[in-house]
Amino acid sequence: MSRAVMPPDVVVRRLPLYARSLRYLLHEGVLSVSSQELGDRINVTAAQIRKDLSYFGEFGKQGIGYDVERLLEQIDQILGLDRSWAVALIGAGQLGEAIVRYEGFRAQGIHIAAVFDANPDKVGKPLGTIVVQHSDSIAQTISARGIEMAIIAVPADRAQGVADVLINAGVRALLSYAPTVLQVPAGVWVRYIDPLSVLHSMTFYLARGE
Amino acid sequence: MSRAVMPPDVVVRRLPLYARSLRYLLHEGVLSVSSQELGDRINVTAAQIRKDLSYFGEFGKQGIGYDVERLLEQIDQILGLDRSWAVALIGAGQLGEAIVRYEGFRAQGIHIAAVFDANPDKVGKPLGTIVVQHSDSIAQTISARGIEMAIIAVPADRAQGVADVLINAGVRALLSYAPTVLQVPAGVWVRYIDPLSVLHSMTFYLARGE
DNA sequence: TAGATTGTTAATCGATTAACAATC
DNA sequence: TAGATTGTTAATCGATTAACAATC
Repeated sequence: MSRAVMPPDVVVRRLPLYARSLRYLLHEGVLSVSSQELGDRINVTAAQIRKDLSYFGEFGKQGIGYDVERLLEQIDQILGLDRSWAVALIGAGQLGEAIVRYEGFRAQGIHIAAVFDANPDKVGKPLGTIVVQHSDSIAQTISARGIEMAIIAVPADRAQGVADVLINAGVRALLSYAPTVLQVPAGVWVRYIDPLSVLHSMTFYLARGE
Repeated sequence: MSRAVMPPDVVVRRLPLYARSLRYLLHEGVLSVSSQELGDRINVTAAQIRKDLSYFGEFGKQGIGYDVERLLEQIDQILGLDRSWAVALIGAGQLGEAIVRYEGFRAQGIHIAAVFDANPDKVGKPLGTIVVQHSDSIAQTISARGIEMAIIAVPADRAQGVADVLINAGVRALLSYAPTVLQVPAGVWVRYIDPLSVLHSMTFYLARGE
């Protein structure tokens, strides 16, 4: 369990799923869980869970399994969720509004700290509990407040420009809802939410009767 | 290029990205593109694009590249996007509303054909251009209209129940926004939109300074 | 023709799974 | 103690990349 080895990204992406499932188990009052039981819940093999966790340390007990509360705490800590991260939202349209109001985002380690839009009609008005600022002030606000994460919810043709400004201001992780691939320098993380592509990859199978 | 070999799912998932990039190229008036040029746009290697396409046939010309319009047509056809797919949306809350109104969904091969909600206050009222039906009528409507795809936008604790009803009524592809892993029988496709997990997998890197 | 780029094969790389000694 | 389950190693599987003959 040499903690020096950087875990593959595919492993890091699974950790939040483990954490979520453990959170449900905790709510259900389950105290202990085996890799097999946890795997059954989220359709992952027991071996994979144990292997994944082994990148970060030893968390279980032979013959017993894992203490739900303790493992959850450990994973949250590994993911950096023992603190809260300020996230900027760019785009206060229909989508941005849904994101702000979506309660899920108010949970675990994430909070939307600033909202920006280029439309003067939106600027100065509250979206949920946050007053929308003009996009011209992105750089200044992000820098001043040391915000490191941002959600991009602007049209595709504006996404790259917004990303450039954000990165320049110090943002190091982007979640983009815009249907375009962003070019970013090394050291900046980008992930996409792309429901249309996901649907399109399923029509493939339906079109040929599975 | 034996078309008999089923392409890996990871390849199928990339096809929509190729199609989208080609669509942008088409709008830009670009007539021909090489695997290298296409790859540069979407951060994929040229070899991967050529290999991916080879699962489905031969679409390029040596020394030249690919005809943008023709390749786009071919990929759309492979993905089953030469027709339009009726999709049911379950959940007419904040999220469901954003999904209905999101113009992206009105494009390429997908249209939302029915919306359901369990809240009597929402039933009978229009969401965008569609009148919300009660969740009790999911099975009947889906069966009667032969709908094969559905988007789940209900709270986590209702998602599995909704999935069960949908699958029973003949749905074979689910896109779920609910933060829970669904159990489905073989032959049913499920994909997830999970922005919170995505953010959580990036805090991992930020927390340790990349 | 010379230059460019495909489609495909083989080599490499990486991720998943199986197996089992250690041990609770 | 006997049974269960971990953490880890080795084997397997699958995906990506490199290389190049074919050919436009």
